[in-house]
Amino acid sequence: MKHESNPTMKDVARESGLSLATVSKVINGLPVGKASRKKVEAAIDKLGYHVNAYARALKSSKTYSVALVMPSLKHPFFAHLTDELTKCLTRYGYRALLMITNYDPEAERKSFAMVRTNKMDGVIALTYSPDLEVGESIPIVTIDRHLDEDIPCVSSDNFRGGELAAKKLIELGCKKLLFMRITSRIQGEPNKRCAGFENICQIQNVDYDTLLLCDDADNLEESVCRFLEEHIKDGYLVYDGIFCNSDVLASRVIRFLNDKNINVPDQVQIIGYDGIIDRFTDQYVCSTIEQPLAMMAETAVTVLLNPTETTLGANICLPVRYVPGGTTKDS
Amino acid sequence: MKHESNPTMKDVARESGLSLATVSKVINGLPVGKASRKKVEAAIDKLGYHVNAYARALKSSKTYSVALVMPSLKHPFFAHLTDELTKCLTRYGYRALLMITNYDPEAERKSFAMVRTNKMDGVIALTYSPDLEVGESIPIVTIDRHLDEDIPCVSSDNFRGGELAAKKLIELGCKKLLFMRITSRIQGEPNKRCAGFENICQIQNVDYDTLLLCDDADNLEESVCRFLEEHIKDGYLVYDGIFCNSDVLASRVIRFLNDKNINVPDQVQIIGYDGIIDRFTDQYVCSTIEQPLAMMAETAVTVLLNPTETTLGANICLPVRYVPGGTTKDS
DNA sequence: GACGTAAGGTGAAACGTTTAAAATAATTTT
DNA sequence: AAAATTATTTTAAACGTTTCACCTTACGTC
Repeated sequence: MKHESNPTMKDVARESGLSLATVSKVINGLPVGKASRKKVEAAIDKLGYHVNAYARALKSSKTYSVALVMPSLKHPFFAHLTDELTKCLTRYGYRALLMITNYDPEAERKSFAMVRTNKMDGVIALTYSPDLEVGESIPIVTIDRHLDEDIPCVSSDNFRGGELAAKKLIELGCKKLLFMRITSRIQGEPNKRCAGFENICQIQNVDYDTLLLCDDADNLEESVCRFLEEHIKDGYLVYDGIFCNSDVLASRVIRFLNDKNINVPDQVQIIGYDGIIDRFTDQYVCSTIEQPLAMMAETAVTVLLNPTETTLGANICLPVRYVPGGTTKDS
Repeated sequence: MKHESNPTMKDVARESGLSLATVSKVINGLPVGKASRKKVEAAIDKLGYHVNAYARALKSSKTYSVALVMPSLKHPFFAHLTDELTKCLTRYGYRALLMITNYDPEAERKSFAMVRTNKMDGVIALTYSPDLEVGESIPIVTIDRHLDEDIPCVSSDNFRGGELAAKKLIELGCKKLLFMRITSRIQGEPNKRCAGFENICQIQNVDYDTLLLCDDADNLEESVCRFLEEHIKDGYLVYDGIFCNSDVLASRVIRFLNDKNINVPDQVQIIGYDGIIDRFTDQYVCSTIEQPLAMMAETAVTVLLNPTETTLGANICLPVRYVPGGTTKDS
């Protein structure tokens, strides 16, 4: 009677006096005689048997695991998204393998390689490399970035988000708008926010500028400040409404304006993007365009697990909404 | 020439004209004749072969994967910790399987079951259930909670953290201190913060109270406010120094005091615990006792992967430090 | 030149499942 | 009661590795 190593199906078969195949059927819920089922179940209980996922995966080439490729969990948007994705996968009986790339193309490449090695059932990726080679037959869903013609991409409705922000700022009385974003090497979905914003400004004939910041993290702070500094005339910022590409960026801008004693929202109104709730205060960090995080996770997972003609290569835009958060006059 | 399915070692063997065993040796870096090695490598390249992790795991019962059992990623402490743990595991050649439990004992139990099913090489867990049954032979490391005599636990030096906070508040002139924490059903390491705090107060003979809040999330906000409300006399809080069990709690307290026009830090000084940097402002959220997150992750991983006599059941406390963050008079 | 000895290679049996096809048992039908 | 049908169970061959025990070589030795 071996006791140290885990019991296998063979042990269960011996214990219950039935064959391996019958045991397998019981475990997989396939039709089996009532008496046999009872016996097998009793044996499983007695032995404390647990199916070996690796053996099963090897035989059936179904691993029930999905890779989550994320740049970082230090940014709340990624953390919240990963939280939702993981819970969603668990709900569907899948395991989540987490890979943190730190925005590093080499790490992203390695992650994709590992996905192949592990014969995973799929990948949900938020990547930054401009030239990612995707493995052959493994289903992929990307977030916020349309990688390839055959790969579905889930994102919030960035264009509409840009429109909403511009509309709201104009509605609240702004006369000269600014759109600030961080340039990125890749052509991702979030870039459409700018187009939406510009679209409304042009239609409504409102004066606006757009600022593209270099995405070198070290200089970001400095770039933001220098630009704003240069656009202060007589203690007033020349813009009275700013739409920032993310809540993080908005926060930096707000901090800068506070330091300069420029009042938000009285002198300048600010709208961010993401809709992250700050865990420290349980409030929105600023007025913002909120992305439907849970819905995006649910969609990414279901599209990954049930690919159809329709979803193949589709660009799935989920609805956004504007929420006031103290940095606009409507809050 | 099959093309659709992935090539196997057998294909490589055929291509290189060598045996399966030799191919295996090349792949695993075992001694093999120079010429053969070259041939095999060429074949691998040509075929684009990748080892099948599941077959390997089945045979060698080494899975190179570790489960990360976390309550949530919406709290920055957990998110940052998970970020560090995942990167650390990757560095050591391990994969991280993420499980989010939502503080639910049933989910925690299921996670542990899955760990057994997947024959994983180990678990790093931050759990809340009072009575977790741990699987037999699988290595576990817990964080912030000593589960069992045989299981090492990694935490920050909570006792010392409590002492540091009390010392600092007293040094900064506080006369009547308060320690606020959320009760938890389990006896975790963080509970020692209170003991450390009380220890210093008693030694230095300073007046203090401790408040235990019910950990029912819905009422938390209310409980905090009610308690503070009751302790305001003539527009002044009866305490002039508060040590909060976490930065999150500290933030709520600060918000409440702001609303009541009680100045922080002039009238009340506040110290939190964790040392999370807010991504929105890139600053500490309050004066706080900082936990060495990266070090905790590194330690948890190395202890998990290289268990020794010494680490078995050890309680590993890593050093904390006090950092000013605007809510004490030294900032 | 026969021999011992490494060093390099190979064959084949696992690892713990799934699953088709075959065998057996139980039930109906005539 | 035998034949036909159906329900249930079993046999055995995979899945893609690793690894142990064994077989070849080739080479230096006496």
